Amino acid sequence: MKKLKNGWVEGSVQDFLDLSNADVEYIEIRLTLSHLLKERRQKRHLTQVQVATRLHTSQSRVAKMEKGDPTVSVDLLLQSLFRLGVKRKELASAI
Amino acid sequence: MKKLKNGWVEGSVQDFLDLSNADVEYIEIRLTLSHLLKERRQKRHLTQVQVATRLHTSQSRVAKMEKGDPTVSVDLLLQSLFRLGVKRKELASAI
DNA sequence: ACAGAATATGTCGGCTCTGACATATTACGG
DNA sequence: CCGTAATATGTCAGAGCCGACATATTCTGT
Repeated sequence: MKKLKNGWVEGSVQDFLDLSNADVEYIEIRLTLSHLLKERRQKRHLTQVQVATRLHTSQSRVAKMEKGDPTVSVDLLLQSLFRLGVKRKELASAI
Repeated sequence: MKKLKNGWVEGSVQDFLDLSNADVEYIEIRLTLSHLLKERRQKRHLTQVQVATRLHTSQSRVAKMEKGDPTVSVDLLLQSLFRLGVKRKELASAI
């Protein structure tokens, strides 16, 4: 929040852009995790039902996770990925 | 979920361990993000109140974010980090 | 030692996410 | 084609997260 000489506060515009960008980045990361989950499942030749059982959840929620449905949190995605054996390194390189 | 010859299903123990590990990894990543947030704020010489204003939230929630309080979601942490200008690369290297 | 600033902790009503279930749509072997 | 497995979509009650506020604790300069 640096100040400028002309009285404007740098960042009023910049922050606006940052906010938009922030939202975009957040959504992108959600989708990245979603795709990683789907990819992981398919590589292992598992059905959504099988994964759902492993994760103690339902097939419909797995479908929503893989689709990046807005009712799915990053928390759920991360926990699911870890439970499917994804490691932090893989996560980092996917991000 | 590979099968073994002796009838045991490999993974009953392995999965148990994986679940524990998954939980640990999930918690660790939460803490990593928490610390990143705090670090970011301090490097910029901002108070929690100032950050709270920027994020359109309250000081108490910022405090909880930085402490890794269990009522704080990874979603909120990520959105906050992005709004404070953290980029995906930085995130990736922090993870 | 004190005052004020900064940070931490507790609580709560409202809103969001969750697993579960029902049902619809799509994919695929025969 | 047709049956069936796989995936997708809609809905809901309960659980968990949210911002906000009050209050407590810790930190800092004097």
